[in-house]
Amino acid sequence: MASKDRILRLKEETRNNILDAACKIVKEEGWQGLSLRKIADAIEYTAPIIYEYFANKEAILQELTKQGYLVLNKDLISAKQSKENPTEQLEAMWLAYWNFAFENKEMYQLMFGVEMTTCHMVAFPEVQTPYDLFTETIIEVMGDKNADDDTICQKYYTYYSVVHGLISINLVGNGLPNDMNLQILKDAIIGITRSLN
Amino acid sequence: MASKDRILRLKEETRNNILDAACKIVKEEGWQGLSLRKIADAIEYTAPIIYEYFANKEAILQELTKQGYLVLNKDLISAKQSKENPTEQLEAMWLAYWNFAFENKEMYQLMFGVEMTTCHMVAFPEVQTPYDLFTETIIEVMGDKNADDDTICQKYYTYYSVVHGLISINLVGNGLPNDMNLQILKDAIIGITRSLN
DNA sequence: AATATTATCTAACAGCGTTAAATTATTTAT
DNA sequence: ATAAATAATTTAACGCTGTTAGATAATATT
Repeated sequence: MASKDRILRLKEETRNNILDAACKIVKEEGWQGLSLRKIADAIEYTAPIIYEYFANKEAILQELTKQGYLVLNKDLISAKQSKENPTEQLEAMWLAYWNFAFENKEMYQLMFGVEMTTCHMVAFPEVQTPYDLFTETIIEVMGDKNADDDTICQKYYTYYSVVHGLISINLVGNGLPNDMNLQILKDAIIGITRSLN
Repeated sequence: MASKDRILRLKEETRNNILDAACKIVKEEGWQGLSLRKIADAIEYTAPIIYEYFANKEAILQELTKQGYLVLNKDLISAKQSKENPTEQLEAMWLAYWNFAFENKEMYQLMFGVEMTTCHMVAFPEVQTPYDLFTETIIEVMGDKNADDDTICQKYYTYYSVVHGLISINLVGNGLPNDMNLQILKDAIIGITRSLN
């Protein structure tokens, strides 16, 4: 029966409404301001109805985290595709990572534990993707040098540390002047990239 | 009267008991597990008594943050004093910073907003000290080259980003293998230091 | 139209930070 | 030493949180 489908569609819609409402509240009031009752209010239901769609609050955060990774991974892929040269690809990807963080500050906080508790329950596959994309490109930059996995991994975390660190510093405090940020970011990336060859 | 002093001493002791109890609870259950009622329980009082010693919970966190900075600053100073050469001093200081983070994980989280909301209310002077200590040493490493403040600041944040980033990554997730951590850390520090001359 | 199923809500629980008022303990003054 | 004043501490409550169970309303099935 088609009515089944319609109902399923409605349920799916409500589920999305919950996630959207959560996003909106967080953007307006931060993670501290998010509560199930506020979400319920926004979607014009009472709080317990949320448990028909999510096991608990944590499950909502997990779903939002997943969505965050989907956007980030998309951004990283299109950044890579925007360049030909692997070195330029790598730089573009880290810049895309940087931009994602500031265009989606709250998401970034949730995904990476900046001023906010992450939900590292069941790690879903999307979490692995940035690592795969970056290390893949790092290998390309290094060329035919048959570097072992440990070296690749180490190089990745060197990039990751400085980029994530700089992002965190900006998200937590008042932030640095914008030009200084970009200078540090690009200098660091160039420096690490140089160490790849 | 001497009894006044005794009472003042007792009040001071209770204040410290509150802070100590908070530390103990956090070490055992994490920041999520900390509550005023648990603190009160630990010091064998009821919850409202805490408001005789602190304006609110945030004030307790602020005091703990301050204490954290006092320890960190002491560590940084004694690290600097342990070496003669400015370059070695700088390396020893960042290593001390690193060690502080892992010997006082919860404190570090509170002070720098890793998986935990910081209390950046009224910035107290101790927060500035690490910056002063590091930049001072950076200037010494750079020698007579009359570098402007912006350059010094930028170099500091380059160090800071990679060290804080790597610490954050370790505190949030499962953490990297220990030898890889130290290799990344030391390589990064050496790399940035080389860029100073 | 009566029954079964689903959707939704109301009410409640235990915990949280916080406040005001009542109570107990201690100090001061007579 | 007793009464009054002050200080220390507790009890009770408020509004908030996530969450659960049970009652009610709406819909679907027979």
